[in-house]
Amino acid sequence: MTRTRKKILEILETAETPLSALGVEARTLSSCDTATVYRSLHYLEEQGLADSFVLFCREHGTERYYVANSAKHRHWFHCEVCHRFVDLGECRVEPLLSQMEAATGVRIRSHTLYATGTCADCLHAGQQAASRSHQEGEYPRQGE
Amino acid sequence: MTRTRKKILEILETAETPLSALGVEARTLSSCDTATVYRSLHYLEEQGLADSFVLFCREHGTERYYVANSAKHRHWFHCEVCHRFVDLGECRVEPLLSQMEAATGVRIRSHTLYATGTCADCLHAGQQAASRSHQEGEYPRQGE
DNA sequence: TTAAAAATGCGAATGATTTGCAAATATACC
DNA sequence: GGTATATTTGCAAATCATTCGCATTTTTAA
Ligand SMILES: [Mn+2]
Ligand SMILES: [Mn+2]
Ligand SMILES: [Zn+2]
Ligand SMILES: [Zn+2]
Repeated sequence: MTRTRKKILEILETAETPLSALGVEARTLSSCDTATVYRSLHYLEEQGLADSFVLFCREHGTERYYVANSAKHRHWFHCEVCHRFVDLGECRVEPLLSQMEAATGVRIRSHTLYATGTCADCLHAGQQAASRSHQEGEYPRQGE
Repeated sequence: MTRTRKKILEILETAETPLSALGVEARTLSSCDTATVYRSLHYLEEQGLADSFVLFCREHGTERYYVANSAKHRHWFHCEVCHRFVDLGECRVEPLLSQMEAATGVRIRSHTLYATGTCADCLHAGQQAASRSHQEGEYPRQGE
């Protein structure tokens, strides 16, 4: 595995949340070209070292997010106000999916599950400050 | 509601599977402009008459798919070989999501769940004909 | 019917992602 | 090591779904 790919894998492994390709590029301090970041992410996913899912949100449009495959497979929540990801814990839909497989005859290779809404912080802030950050169009750029 | 929007809603309501914007446009027999189709789909979704999710697949890249909101909320399987959608039945993850809400303090407004893999037909065909259709690059264009 | 508001068509942006190609780097073999 | 071959990378140009601007047409309200 090349130096570049190792670095990108490490970025995913140390990230606390899913990262977009541009989020990854930012974390390389732009030492890698955008095309290389995309190609490396594809490589890592092919090798089974990373997973990805596409998510749509008003603020960021449609983007693909990547996570390292080192930890157990988990699912994520995306806050529509502050645009941060919240960990929803390890996957618990496998049993359901197995039932669906049995009922329909399909062979499931992978699944995508995520939820969106308002995170705990934003719910709380919203009570007092009527979503200040959203109106000001200012919010932390986590989950880039 | 305008004539155009009614027609598009009807297309979604009579579709057996999720449709992409271009799939919808094709079913209007291109009587509506692409931009209008997108704007109408946004409108229908805002009104709660339609739902959508983004799905990535090798063959079609990243696309957003729409379903009418008239029937009960369900989940879908996308075949990586023939690219057809298979109905996985009514949503059964609500209880899990409620638990996640309680555990994390987030307020879930919507969720996305779908699975990908090989459908029953393609599994069967694969046994004899080593995925003939895939190698020939020829497959039914359902789920456009 | 008429005026004002909202929706549509068409063509030109957008923005994430991909691709071609030459230069740089890694791998295989001596 | 040193060299030949296979891969990967950077940069710039191309894709492709989706969005936007604006003039024209349709809807809605009066
Ligand atoms: Mn977001
Ligand atoms: Mn497909
Ligand atoms: Zn939040
Ligand atoms: Zn199939």
